[in-house]
Amino acid sequence: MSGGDVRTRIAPSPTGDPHMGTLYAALFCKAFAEKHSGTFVLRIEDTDRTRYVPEAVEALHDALHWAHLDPDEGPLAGGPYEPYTQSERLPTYHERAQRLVATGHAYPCFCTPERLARLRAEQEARKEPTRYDRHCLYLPQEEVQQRLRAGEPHTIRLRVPDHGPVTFHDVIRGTISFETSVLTDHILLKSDGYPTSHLAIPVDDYSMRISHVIRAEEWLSSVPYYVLIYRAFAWAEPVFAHLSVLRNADRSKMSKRKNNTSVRWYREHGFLPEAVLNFLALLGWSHPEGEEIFSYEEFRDLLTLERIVKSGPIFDLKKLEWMNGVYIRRLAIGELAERLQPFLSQPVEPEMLERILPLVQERLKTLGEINDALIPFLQEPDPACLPFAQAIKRLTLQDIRHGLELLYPQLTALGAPDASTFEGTVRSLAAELGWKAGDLFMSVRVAVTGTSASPPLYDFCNVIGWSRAFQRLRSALEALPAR
RNA sequence: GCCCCCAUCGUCUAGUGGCCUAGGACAUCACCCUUUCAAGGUGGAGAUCGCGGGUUCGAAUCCCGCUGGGGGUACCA
Repeated sequence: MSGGDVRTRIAPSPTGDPHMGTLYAALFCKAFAEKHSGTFVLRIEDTDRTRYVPEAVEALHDALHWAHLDPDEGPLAGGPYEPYTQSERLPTYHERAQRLVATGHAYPCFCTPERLARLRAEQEARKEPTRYDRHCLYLPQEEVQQRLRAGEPHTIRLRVPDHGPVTFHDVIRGTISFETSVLTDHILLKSDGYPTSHLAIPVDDYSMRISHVIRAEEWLSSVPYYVLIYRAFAWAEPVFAHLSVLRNADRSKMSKRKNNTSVRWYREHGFLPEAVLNFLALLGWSHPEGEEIFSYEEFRDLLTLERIVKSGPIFDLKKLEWMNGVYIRRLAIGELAERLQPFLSQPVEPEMLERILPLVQERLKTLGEINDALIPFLQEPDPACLPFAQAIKRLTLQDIRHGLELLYPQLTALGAPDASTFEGTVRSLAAELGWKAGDLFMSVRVAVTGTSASPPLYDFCNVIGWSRAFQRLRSALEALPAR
């Protein structure tokens, strides 16, 4: 295949928050186009007036930009096949629809939605396939012309051939065939003048010279209709590649009710776009060397349609979290600090932040977790509610106070101790008291950090400053009951 | 109901006729490291390769049937 001619696209509908499935398709489309020095196109399918949400277009651009999946051509980027928004392409669809009518591949239909609903209900009741009964195909020509002239509301329907299979090839799934007898005369042009996707998709894909239609499997059963239209116009068909759909834990199609489907959710919780992309890539494709952590560039270079998986993967948030942690740990401190900025619920001195981050970096699964991680560093713990009892089961609160009372003067005498002196002091006092060293360390930890799970104690004190640490120790032990 | 797609550990997958008494990762468990948590290291458990028939000297891998799951079935995309 000649490389420069590859053109892929995503064609989302602006109906709400950008969906992870859209990002998933965008990733494969963009990577595939880029690999072949081709072009990745964004086209907005806003032909359903009832579901249209104006802000959704901007949200979509934001989501793609966040993920570094900006389209090469699209409503914002422009391009040689403008416009890229379907509502602005109406004349094209009308012209194409008229042409299909003129060549006998389509026909006007005057049936009301009510009649169609009734028809469908009857067919369902009889457990028959729900298909249009072609009532308007058999109308006398004179009547059709007259009703058209009278301006009667109507749609344009595809005239599916009476016999024979519609066969096409999908790179991922092989040869797929539908009998025309199970197809229906789908509406191509709605009575409001807008096209349905059955018309708009093949017309636009052809007009925009899309070479590879890479998108989710949920579209597979519409392909025969596109193929029929391609053939009616004698257009060369694009290569089809249907990705499996992302699933919920119960294996149903990934949905809002059962999952976080919105790209925004992941962004706002502090998932790194590179981790999200890596994860999505791994869901639909496998690395030839079995690698799991790889960059977008590596994915793009290694991507072949043949290695795309056929079965529908369950979206496993746990694995994404793990992967996100891997990416966070790989960040240089300076960059981590920068990436954390939008997530900070309170301002932190840059210098302080850079001292804290080495201690919390490996404990973060998402950037959003930073605020909880910061609390021990920035906020004085409340001496009245320190978890001594839960953290140290072997000792009474009175014992703990006693131990800390003895430790306090020894520690303060040291000023700002070095690591081994600090450790030695705590250990020898623990030995004197007949305690396990860990219990004394834990007592100090709870007193100074306010929690039983913290970064390494010595480093922690160093970061917050020893005098502050000693103050916390003092307040904590004074709040403990004396013997 | 009808049509299409899919089917390997709980989850994501490797595997394209013999290298598979099925490999890796997440999750899980144990141990190691260790003053806690995390990270890291080691090890364990976990899949009669959905079931049944073929083809073949030999099948997770090829064929057929079944079952299961998913998607579609709109004047939605």
